[in-house]
Amino acid sequence: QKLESFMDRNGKYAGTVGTTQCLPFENTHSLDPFLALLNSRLLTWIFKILYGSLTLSGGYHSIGAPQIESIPITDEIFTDSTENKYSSTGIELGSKARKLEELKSELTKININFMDYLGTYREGSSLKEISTPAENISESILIQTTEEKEGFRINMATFEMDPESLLLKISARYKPRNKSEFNSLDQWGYIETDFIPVMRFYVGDEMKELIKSFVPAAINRAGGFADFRKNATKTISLLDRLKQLTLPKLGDVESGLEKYLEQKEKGKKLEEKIQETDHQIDAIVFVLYDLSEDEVVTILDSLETPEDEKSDILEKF
DNA sequence: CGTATAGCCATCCCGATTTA
DNA sequence: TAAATCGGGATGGCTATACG
Repeated sequence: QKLESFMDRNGKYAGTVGTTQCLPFENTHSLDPFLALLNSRLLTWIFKILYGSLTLSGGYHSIGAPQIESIPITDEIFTDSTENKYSSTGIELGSKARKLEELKSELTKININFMDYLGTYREGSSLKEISTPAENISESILIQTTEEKEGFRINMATFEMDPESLLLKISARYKPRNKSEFNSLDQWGYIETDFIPVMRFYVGDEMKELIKSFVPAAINRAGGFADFRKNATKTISLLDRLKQLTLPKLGDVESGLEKYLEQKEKGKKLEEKIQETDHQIDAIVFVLYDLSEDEVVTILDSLETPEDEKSDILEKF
């Protein structure tokens, strides 16, 4: 309906982009405002409605001139008197698009692969030696083996912090025997568990940071790295595997860890700025196209926008 | 669209280690 | 002591994704 309303108001779409005959611009004009528009959530959604697809990968869709031309471009990004100039909103969109490009290019320069910061080191303590078992771990499925769970393996680690201790939680994967009971099997027939508390560490701050960085990296690498494998066997449970995971000696990796955390923090801040700018653009575009809050919510839901991002965009709207 | 590639999984092999 | 299990590498299939 909204798409039709754009057409009704003007007899056709307010403007289109994509070919020289449609663009009232000299080549010297910046196309940044269009970059902002085309990457906005609203136009992504319109593309979805027009062409029934959000993904260009896989080889079945591509954007060519005909598709670009069919996307409605509001004339609000131009000044009233002449179409050859951007309005102040148009200029604002353009500068935000440029900023976004710069932030993204900065982000690609940051290496946040912890392995690259480790260097060579001597082995330190195993997780078993420095942890206490989480509550009820003996009743959790993590003590099971491939006798009970086919293809049983560790999937991912996450952490919870409180003032004294660090809690390690693990999610696992396995192939359920009774597949019909589960509706969310992946392409290999695996089901994923929730995060289950495994062990608690009462150690110094630096050690906590090492554990938080090293354990996920080790789980990612696996294959015998750090005396760790992620698959259970008929006699070795996932808990046994984790107990054996061996950390580096803190002293040997201290400076690498510090550099890594620095870069990670830098990356996090960049990502926040990127998201902030992205959401600002989205909000401006929604206003430009004269959408109501209800319509914005509908569109964001249709694009499966995460709740926190949704509320941030609405706040800016 | 066709092609290249990364990531994940399964399977096989064979020596080493553990279990019955 | 024989059988079972494990470790660790190699190979290969499959899907999703990147790219032109």
